[in-house]
Amino acid sequence: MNDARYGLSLWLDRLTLRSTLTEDEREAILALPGELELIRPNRDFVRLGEQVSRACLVVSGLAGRFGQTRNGERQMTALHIAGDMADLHSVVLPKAATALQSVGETLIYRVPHAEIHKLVGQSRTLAEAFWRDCMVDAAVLSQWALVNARLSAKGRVAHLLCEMACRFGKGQSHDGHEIDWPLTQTTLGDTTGLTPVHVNRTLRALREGGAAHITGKTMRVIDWPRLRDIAEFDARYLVLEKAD
Amino acid sequence: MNDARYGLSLWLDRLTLRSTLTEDEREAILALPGELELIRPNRDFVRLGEQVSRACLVVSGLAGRFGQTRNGERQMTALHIAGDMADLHSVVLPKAATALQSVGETLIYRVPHAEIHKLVGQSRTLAEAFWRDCMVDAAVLSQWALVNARLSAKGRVAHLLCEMACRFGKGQSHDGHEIDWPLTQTTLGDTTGLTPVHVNRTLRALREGGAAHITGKTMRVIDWPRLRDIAEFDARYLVLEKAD
DNA sequence: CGGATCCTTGACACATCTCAAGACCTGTGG
DNA sequence: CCACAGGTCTTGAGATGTGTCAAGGATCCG
Repeated sequence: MNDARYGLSLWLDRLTLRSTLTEDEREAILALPGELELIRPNRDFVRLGEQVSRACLVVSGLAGRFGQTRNGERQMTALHIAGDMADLHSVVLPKAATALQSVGETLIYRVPHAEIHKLVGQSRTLAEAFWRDCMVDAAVLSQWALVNARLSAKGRVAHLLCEMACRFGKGQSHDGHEIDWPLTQTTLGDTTGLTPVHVNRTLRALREGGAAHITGKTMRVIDWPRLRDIAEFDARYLVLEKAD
Repeated sequence: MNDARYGLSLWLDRLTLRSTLTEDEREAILALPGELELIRPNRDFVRLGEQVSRACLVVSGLAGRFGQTRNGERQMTALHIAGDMADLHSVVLPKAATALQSVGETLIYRVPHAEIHKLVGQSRTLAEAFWRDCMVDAAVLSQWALVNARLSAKGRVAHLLCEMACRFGKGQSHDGHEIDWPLTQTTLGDTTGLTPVHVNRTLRALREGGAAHITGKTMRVIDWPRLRDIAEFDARYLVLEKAD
């Protein structure tokens, strides 16, 4: 299977996690045309204010959505893993109010808005599935807003670790499980609203408290209940299973 | 004109600001059935985790969407003014991941999801308009995440003043204009992630700096360029005019 | 082997929080 | 009309979590 179709199948999995699609609709998703592009680490590949005409699917790696202050400080407003259509909202709001950067080397697949529009026209179910997926992203952001504004540094970092463990891991128990971790401490800071220096101290505290351990390019949850408690984490906002 | 239809017409104005609708579609919006409910100040009228079956349109007053930490601290993730469908996302995600409270006395109009679903089925343009409006809310939240994480207390408060001035005011020049201000300093703190005490000190600084003045139930922008500068404010994220 | 990037740690500064008390305002019941 | 209660605003003094600045160590890659 080629990379494009593999990426699309990941996205399809994500969509069917939350919406029920017919065979035709699934096929239509998998047949979406587009272009692959390999982005080197820490490159901005969608700029602020740009008029966007294609949506970016993350095939592998990690993409961050961010805003920026006048003096260049960044704040992540989303982290998109493989299978996420990072940019889906640009279909209805093509003027990018927010930019995208790669975190580590990232392979993306750019799908023209026109193609997605075509699907929206053909199937109301798909239209709703796209809308719903965008709203899950918004719910995640809403949770970040809460956590970053109200929890201590330890809570914020722990929360991000919990979230990523849930999104990366496919539902295994978390304890002791190693997962790939492309985030540098600087990126962690951009996400949690902390300085890299303080992220470092906070990670040390989590390590010494026996909650979680980040080494090199992997993250390992040592004590899930403890980490979860520090983060006040409750995975329901991620909507990782279909509602009834 | 009765309150319900008036509220719907405000919402219609909001929608047509960003999407182009036909006469039939406009009429369909204005004909939406529902129930009016007057909410007393500081009441929660949608609770966390609740299974929602009707969306809440704010007819008058102000509604806040918020999340809550374990020890009860609140963080606003949206403030909805008259004409906002505060809850539109609940049509595709009926399990409330976030709660709603009134800020000051608020009149809401509850519209059954089924009715909105019917419109989505009838018109792809409306479906897209709803999706688009939800994405504008998300863009606002994204801006809040940036501001609350990266700006000083003064910047955060100033930013909220700017935003509200733009959303309340219908595009007049801002200087010296008085606008209704139902937000208490506590609510301001819940929104900006500050304690009420520090909000108070920050408002004093803004007043003494000749930027803006809040008295009793009104807010007055004294020096718009200065306020805008303190807040690093750029109204484009609000999408108050149709994109091209 | 050299350079870039990332991580680690320490000492100190400061923005914001916490705690506490009092003033003001508004609606209510006697 | 007054007294009171509850909510809001205001201000002060001191505590603390996180930022800033600075330097050195680790790791990776060409």
